[in-house]
Amino acid sequence: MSHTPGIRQARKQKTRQALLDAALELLEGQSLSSLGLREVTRAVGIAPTAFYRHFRSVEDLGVALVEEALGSLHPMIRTTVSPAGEGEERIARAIELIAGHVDAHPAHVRFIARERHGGVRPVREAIQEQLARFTAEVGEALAGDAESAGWSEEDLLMLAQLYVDQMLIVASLYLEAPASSPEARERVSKVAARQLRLIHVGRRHWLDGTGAAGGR
Amino acid sequence: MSHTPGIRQARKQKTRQALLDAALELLEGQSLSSLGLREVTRAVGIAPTAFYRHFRSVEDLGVALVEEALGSLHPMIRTTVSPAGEGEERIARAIELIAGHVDAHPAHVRFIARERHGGVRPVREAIQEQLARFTAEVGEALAGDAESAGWSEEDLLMLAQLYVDQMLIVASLYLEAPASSPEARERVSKVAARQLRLIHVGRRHWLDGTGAAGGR
DNA sequence: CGGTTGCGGTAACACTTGTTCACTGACTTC
DNA sequence: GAAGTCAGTGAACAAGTGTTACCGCAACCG
Repeated sequence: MSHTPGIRQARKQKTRQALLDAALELLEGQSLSSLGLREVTRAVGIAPTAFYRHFRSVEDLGVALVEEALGSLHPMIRTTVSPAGEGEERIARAIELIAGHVDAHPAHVRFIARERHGGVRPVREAIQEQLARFTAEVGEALAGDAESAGWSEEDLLMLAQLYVDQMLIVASLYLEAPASSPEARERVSKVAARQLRLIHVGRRHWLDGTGAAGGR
Repeated sequence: MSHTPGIRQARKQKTRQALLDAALELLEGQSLSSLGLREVTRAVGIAPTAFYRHFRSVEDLGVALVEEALGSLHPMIRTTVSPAGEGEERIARAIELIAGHVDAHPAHVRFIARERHGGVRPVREAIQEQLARFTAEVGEALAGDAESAGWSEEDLLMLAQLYVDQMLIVASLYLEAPASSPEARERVSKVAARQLRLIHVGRRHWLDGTGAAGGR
């Protein structure tokens, strides 16, 4: 009926999203710690003071950006790391996934890579928290894998951490590769595949000297 | 021959160094792209305009900082990676080296980790260049290693890259570990050692399936 | 319908910023 | 010892910054 609890909140969400988008674009050429509140509102086309209706500060906006960039990635991870398959094939799939994600959301990836060690504490911590969740999830996924039989919890987590860090490295390599040059991207893919393969080989022989005769 | 060795140039170098030191300290809490020229001169205690006698801009100072932080590290790498020894021992030595370096120059390490993907292009490129030199050097060191017999140039470089990236990851982990808590540092050391060990295992079995019977 | 909520706008505040210019005065050179 | 170099000064500039208080007006609720 006449009850429309939506139209107002919808407008608010819209300009909030506009702020996030504008900030993300501005952040392609600078770090968050130098991004100005006025700069963002100017890009959106609203008054500086309207900013406070959505975020307490630029830091706050940064934390929201972290959520936007990384929050929706968890299911993606689970559904890609979990399914079994021949090692080589899983590697190719993971790399393809990363490349596709960087292509689809380059600004988000750049933002994360930049602010992971950046100058704004709350943002840094938000990223670390999300990455910690990733490693935990990857660790769980690895635990349910046949090749992880006999692995200690500790070792599984260190391997997961290795994988997560490697993901980020590969993603930022794709960022640096000029988007126009397919051969540069191909080079990145090749090196990344080899590195993952080497890690995989290490994983297969990890328990070799511990008395446990490696299965099959 | 010149008459005076240069009490004047010495003074200049001194304030130049003071500028670098002050900037580095200020950069512990923010990124380079938000560091102001006046902020630095204020910290040193000189007039803002005097800054231009030493650097064209803050970017320029940043590039100089990269040189200061990474330039002197090349010999250190060579003398630590090259000498042979049992795998486990080399790993321990490498980790100890990194931990010691982070302890001795935390601000430098933080600066590099932060600006590696930071918002200032010339600085980013200067860092990438130095890191590329590192990988090349590590690659050469690896080439002269008995365990690298039969390895292609390409594979050696990808392994070197893996090691260099791992170094940086470990360094930044030490940074994040509270300096006051030895058990946190110990945890970092343990995980780092395991990761390097896993990479090492992968390295030993890298050529297993290629027909070359990797025997000693 | 009348009253309240709340997004966005305007004006102003007290600073801070990079850069210029002409200058001083200790060191350097002839 | 005179002449010149040049690190550092001080004032002034045109912008830029975050933040406050207040207003208007459309959307909401009873």
